[in-house]
Amino acid sequence: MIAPHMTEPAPNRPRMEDIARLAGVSVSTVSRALAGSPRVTGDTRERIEAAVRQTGYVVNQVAQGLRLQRSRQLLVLLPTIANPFFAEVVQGIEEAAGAAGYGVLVGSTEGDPAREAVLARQLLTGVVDGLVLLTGRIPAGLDVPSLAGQVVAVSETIPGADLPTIGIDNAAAAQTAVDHLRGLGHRAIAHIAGPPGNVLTAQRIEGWRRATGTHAVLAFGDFTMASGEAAMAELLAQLPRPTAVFCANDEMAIGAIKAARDAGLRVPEDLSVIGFDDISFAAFTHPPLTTIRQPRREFGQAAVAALLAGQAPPHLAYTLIVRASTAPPGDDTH
Amino acid sequence: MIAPHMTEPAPNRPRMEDIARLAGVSVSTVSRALAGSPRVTGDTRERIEAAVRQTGYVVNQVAQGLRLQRSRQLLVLLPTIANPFFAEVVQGIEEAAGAAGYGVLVGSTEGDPAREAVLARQLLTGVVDGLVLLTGRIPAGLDVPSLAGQVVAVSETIPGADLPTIGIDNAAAAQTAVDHLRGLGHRAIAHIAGPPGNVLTAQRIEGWRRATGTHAVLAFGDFTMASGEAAMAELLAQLPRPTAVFCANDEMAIGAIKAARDAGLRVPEDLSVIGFDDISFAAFTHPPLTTIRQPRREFGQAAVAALLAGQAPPHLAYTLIVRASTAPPGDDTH
DNA sequence: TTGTACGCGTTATCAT
DNA sequence: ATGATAACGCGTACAA
Repeated sequence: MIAPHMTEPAPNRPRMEDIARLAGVSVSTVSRALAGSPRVTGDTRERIEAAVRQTGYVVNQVAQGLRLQRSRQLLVLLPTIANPFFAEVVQGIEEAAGAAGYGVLVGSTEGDPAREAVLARQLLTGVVDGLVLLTGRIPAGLDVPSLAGQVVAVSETIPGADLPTIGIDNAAAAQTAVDHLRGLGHRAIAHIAGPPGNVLTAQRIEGWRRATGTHAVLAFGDFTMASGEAAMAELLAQLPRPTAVFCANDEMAIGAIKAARDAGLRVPEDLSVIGFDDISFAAFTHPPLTTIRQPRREFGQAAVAALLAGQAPPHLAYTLIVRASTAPPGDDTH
Repeated sequence: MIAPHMTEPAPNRPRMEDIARLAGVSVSTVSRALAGSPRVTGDTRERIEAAVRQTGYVVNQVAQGLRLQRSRQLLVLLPTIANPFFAEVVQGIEEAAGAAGYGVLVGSTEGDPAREAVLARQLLTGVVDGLVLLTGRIPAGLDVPSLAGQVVAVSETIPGADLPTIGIDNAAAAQTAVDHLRGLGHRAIAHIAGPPGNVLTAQRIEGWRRATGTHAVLAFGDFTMASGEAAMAELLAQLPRPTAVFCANDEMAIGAIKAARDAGLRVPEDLSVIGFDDISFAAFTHPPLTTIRQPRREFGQAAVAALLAGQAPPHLAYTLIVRASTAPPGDDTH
């Protein structure tokens, strides 16, 4: 089946000039009327509004953007739309931006630096007024110092970049997670970390080390469920076997639980598992996942505040959410 | 902390005129050189390229868009970025669009018609060249007939709209799911449907009915895990209790499994559960979820093909993925 | 209160 | 091979 398609010339849309002719006024009057200027008479305004309704006219945002040198659009850059962690951050951004009269567009980079650069160019180029980075790094070709106030980082601090950054104290949160396990009596507490080189990875390892000492064992994943499963299998092969594991995000924790079960272990009786983020799926695992909640919606709201008002808050508050995947070691009362 | 922010005037970016002056040529020549025209001498071209590197110049896409009357951007509209189902569709779109030289922006509508309308206006207004609708409805203010070839629907057919549509045969797929349960020996097969009024809901109910007859029981959810949990609790209160349940998506199936377990039932020994979509979490539930896989990446690719070439394929192929959440009724061998 | 004229940054046409 | 000029659609300073 062949149909008309996008590459054909678009039908001619009405311009402001058409409205002006229909209403019997000049384009400047139409422009003023549409902008809500008080300097336009009841009668003239009504004729203009009638013409707009009749034609279905909407202003051309491209021309308007060129003239005003701003678009009232924000662009959110994230590594992958597939990670539910980002969803609620975006919702927070949309709420706050919408309230301030800004639209929100999302760009998924799939970890591809080239795609990042192309999307970031949208900022340089006037398509969007501000950029929210959830990617943990500065897109190539972006000169941050000269873009002060137009870019903000969320969740991950970007090393070496002097950017307003929204997030929690990741090391402290990791320490809180491990302290919860220690409070239950665990001493052999392993860690499934994010990918090496990632800032969050380092911060969460740091907190885990502070709470456990240096003799505990560690495996690296890449924040996916499959990588968590593989890392857990690896840890279980080591002796002495850990009685608890702290995972750097919930998805890896979900993978870890699967690996433990496949190895014949019960969670939490034989192995306690704690995650990080509190994504929506965490409450529906079996057993439900103990985790650290990040205030994702607030992340988004704070990011917009930083962009619009230059207000960068200190660390936001995290919360330990205790569910059923953690218990004292060797606990058979479950 | 107060810092410079977005609402302040942006620093002046270099324009094509600046490059022209630096290279000692006219703007037309710069434009041609940047467009890769063969009509530009080696020496001139080199001076221009040097000036571009030196200044970090990038073309202003807004001005370019105004002049060319196209942006080489696609906009994907989806109900919520929080549903992992959409993620892989977007990835497919990005792949295919990128290969054709188009960028992809995503707009999350949060089910809000006003937000839908605002985002859709981006199309009318020249900010994007094409629109991919994953929302199951036409945004207000969009006159589809006049936009033929610029809009395509994915996953859900939009009733009454003559749009190219990408998706599977949902009724047939639902029937396949239920037939799998019947093949295992189940006869009391309940259904947890999507929200009433939704097209997918109707199509999947239709397939379920075709396979079960009309006497089976039904509960409605809204595609969230919590709604699946509530619906399952509702179904379990009825007599005779179903031995299997077909859920209209994986997230409701995950909720259903939780409700069953909380009611003291074992899955699949006491209750078989089958989902729909095969989101990434489906392989990591306990037990792993039997489901219908939709070729989401192909959805995205096909959507771009429809936009760029006017090619709308017939239904795409779905696959039954058998995991461990389904078994013969009363099966205690697991 | 309303209209005229210019400029936002780019590309295409035409002339050289 | 390169330059001058008009036009894309809109907002606003200025004039009336």
